[in-house]
Amino acid sequence: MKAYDPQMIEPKWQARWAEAGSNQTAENSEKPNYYVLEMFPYPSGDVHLGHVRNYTIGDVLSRFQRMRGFNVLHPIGWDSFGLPAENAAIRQNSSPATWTYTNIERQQTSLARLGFSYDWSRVIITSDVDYYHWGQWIFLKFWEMGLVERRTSPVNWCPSCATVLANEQVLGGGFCWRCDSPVERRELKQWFFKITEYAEELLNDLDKLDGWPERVKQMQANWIGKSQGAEVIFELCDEHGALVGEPLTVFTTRADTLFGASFFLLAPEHPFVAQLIADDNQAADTRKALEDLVRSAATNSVAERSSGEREKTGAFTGHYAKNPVNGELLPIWVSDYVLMDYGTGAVMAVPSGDQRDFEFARKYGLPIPPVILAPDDPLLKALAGQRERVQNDVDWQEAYDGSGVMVQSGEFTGLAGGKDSEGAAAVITWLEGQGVGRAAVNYRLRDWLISRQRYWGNPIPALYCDRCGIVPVPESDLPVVLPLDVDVTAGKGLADYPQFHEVICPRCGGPAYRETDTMDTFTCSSWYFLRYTDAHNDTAPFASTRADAWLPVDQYIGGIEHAILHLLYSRFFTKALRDAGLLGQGSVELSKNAELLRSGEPFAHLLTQGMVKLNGEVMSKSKGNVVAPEDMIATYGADALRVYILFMAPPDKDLEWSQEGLEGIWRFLQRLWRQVFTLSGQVGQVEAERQADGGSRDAHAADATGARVADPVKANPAATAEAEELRILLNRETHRVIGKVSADLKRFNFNTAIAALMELSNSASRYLRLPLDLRDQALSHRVATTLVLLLAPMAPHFCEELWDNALGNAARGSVHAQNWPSFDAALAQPDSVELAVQVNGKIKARVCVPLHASEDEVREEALAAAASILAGREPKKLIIVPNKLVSIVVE
RNA sequence: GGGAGCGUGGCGGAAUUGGCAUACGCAGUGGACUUAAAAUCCACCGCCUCCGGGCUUGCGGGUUCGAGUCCCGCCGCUCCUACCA
Repeated sequence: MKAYDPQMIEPKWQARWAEAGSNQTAENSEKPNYYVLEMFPYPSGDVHLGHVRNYTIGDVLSRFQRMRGFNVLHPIGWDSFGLPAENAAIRQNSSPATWTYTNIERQQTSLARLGFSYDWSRVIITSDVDYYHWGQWIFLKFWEMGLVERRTSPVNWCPSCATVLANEQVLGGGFCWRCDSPVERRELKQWFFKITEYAEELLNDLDKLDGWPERVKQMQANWIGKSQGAEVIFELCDEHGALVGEPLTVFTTRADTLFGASFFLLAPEHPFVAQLIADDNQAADTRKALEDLVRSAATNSVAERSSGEREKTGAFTGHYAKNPVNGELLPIWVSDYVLMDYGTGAVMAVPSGDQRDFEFARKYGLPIPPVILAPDDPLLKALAGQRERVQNDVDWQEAYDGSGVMVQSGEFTGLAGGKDSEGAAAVITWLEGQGVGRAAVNYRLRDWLISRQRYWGNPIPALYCDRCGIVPVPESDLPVVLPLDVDVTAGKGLADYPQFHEVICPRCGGPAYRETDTMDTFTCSSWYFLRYTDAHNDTAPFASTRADAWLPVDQYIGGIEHAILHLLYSRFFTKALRDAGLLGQGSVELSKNAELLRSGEPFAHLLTQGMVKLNGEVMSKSKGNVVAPEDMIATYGADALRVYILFMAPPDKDLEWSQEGLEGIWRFLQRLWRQVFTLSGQVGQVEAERQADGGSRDAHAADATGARVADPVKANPAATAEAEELRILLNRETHRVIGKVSADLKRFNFNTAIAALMELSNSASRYLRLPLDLRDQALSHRVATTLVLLLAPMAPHFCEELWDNALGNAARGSVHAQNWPSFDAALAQPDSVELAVQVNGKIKARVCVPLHASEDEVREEALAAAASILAGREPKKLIIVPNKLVSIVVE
């Protein structure tokens, strides 16, 4: 037996696995398919512990499912377009491509060194033309389907990244997801994917995702932000009530408060505001006030503008909106607390029912008529049943937005008011009858802005022709190849390369300008899981039959930071590709989750793994608190690192890094190593031979476990009986642990699975204290085999070496190709169990009874055991929980 | 403001449906082995105790024969989201 040396065995097995191609996935296996996927990495430097955790979880699952008889697809790739490559290239005076591909090579080496069982023949690199070609193809397909639009709209602009961003990429109330800079609003013409057309389906289908964490589904639902309410039309009037232009529409969730509107608000970006400023007859002071508001809204960062603490400012336009329910003329103001991209950019202000309107009204001296009163509001006594408005103000400290009774609300007075109330429904019905409004649904979700003013991305396959307008690049002209000689260090982009953008219009043959914007990197990651099923297809993004055979992904694993971004976009892509007829059409009945596939859902189960932290803080280069996986592997080996990271916390929780903990696992593996050799008979054999030689001076030396070998006394009957007892216990424990580890791995309870293996190892240690001639060699070997098989998914090299070397199974092939041990509950059951005996809820005694003892038997035993406590009192009640406890109630 | 989650020893964490709280590991203490150290092995390791026992899962109530687990109300922490009309 050699000492456990991971530096020797890990590279050895990695080389053999690679040589044998043992992780390549068969395409037409008789085994059922199982697709395990971890979110692919961005090649932004070295592999860190977060990656190790993510990919270890996926690898354990892959190996476990292979042993359980599945044909597993477990691929890897790189999400390699994006801004960090450009920034790094500028810093290092290199090119984005060089930086990217150098990092990919480094990361690939690191991942291989961790022993991950990827099908390396299916690697996808999104910046490879073989891949992004089909991203362009999908773009054209979406265009054909009417899902692509180029339009002018207020958008998020990151001044530091010098590009626009999608709404989902603006975090924390107005900061860039990449560089954390405050984001600005700009009015620009940009490319969009019309994800809002799928808003309702994206929301409803969340209910089908039973395998997703509730938290993630909730976050997506909140992001989609469905609101039921009404659209209400207000006539635009001058101060005398004469109509002066197009009517204005508002969206409200509180139609029941319509009688409480006392003014009307427009967002600074509302088209009517621009019209007012442009009006030649506009009073100079009004124009200036409006211009100031528009300018400040445009220049303030999104974060500044959306701060709730900021004092609300506004300007009166000189115009009025006529309230359709009572004909009242409401002064129209402009204020930047109204957002152009939610609802219609116009709002009816009900200061008694909305805190923002309340504050605005107080500041500008506008009336605050109460219309919804809480049942305990003192005003209710005075106003109950009051239909006409008599009270035009309140002495409240804040608005009341709860439910209550409608007052001063004409014919609706007395109805219940509130969100989704009877009163709101009645008002909506009335508005519909009058043709001045209708029930409406509004979503918070915006269309996905996908164009980026950056070089290192997938070129948008479109061009501009003076004669033909915007023209899609014909499919036959794909791919639009990204030139690699663009010098980003000189601050250049595609617009500086005429050979890229000066093209001939495919429609008219005239000169045209090719689009120089590239696509958001999230478009690349929104379908890569489909490409893995058919990674080398050069006539289509993927063959439908292949995708249908594998999708949806059975288990997806990644960080919670993608709860909205990547996971929402991927769901949208998958649904759109289904509608394009590319997915879930033909052989769906063959796939495992046919219903999900038909719904266009890409991921059946989702595990969001927690972060790896040090002293409660996220590890980062800037904080200088990074623990490098390479260093840990160099000292303890990949297997110890893998087992440690699985052991220290459940996978979805944050993990606090502990060097001592890792050393504990290192010790466990070394102990287990020696133990397996001893159990397998190899070490014991040596020891026995030595003793047979007449007993050397080493007869008392420690055997491989370090335990002293007992004197080779003649077995006496008592010792034999004890050994038999231990044999039965160890056999039972072995079967119990098979059941426990199997169940735990299915539920991703890796930490308790490892704990159970430690328990079995501890039991085996105790057994090994028996003299060699009293041990059952067959049982010992079986225990060793069980330990090695059960640990194999988590410590693959360690177990492969033991399987091959200690257990002598080289002829049976790799440990990873073996069948998972089957669990027989009967073999794990003890003969007798100890029951706790409770008297009035407190444990007072314990009794030992045979397993499955009859109720009468148990009752009798329990009463006897508790006799001194009961002291003659008659049990009022007696509850037996089989094989657990007996609860006796007296008095 | 809205939403979600969490709170168990010195620490990381266990405890399928309510059923013997603290598994497993780390740290610690004592012992064996050693000239010594390391490594290894063995044992102990929630709190209080008048040594009978009593108490203990953030705090206070409730349901139940029985609550870490379910319900109500607090306190504390974390994450997400946010002038969303």
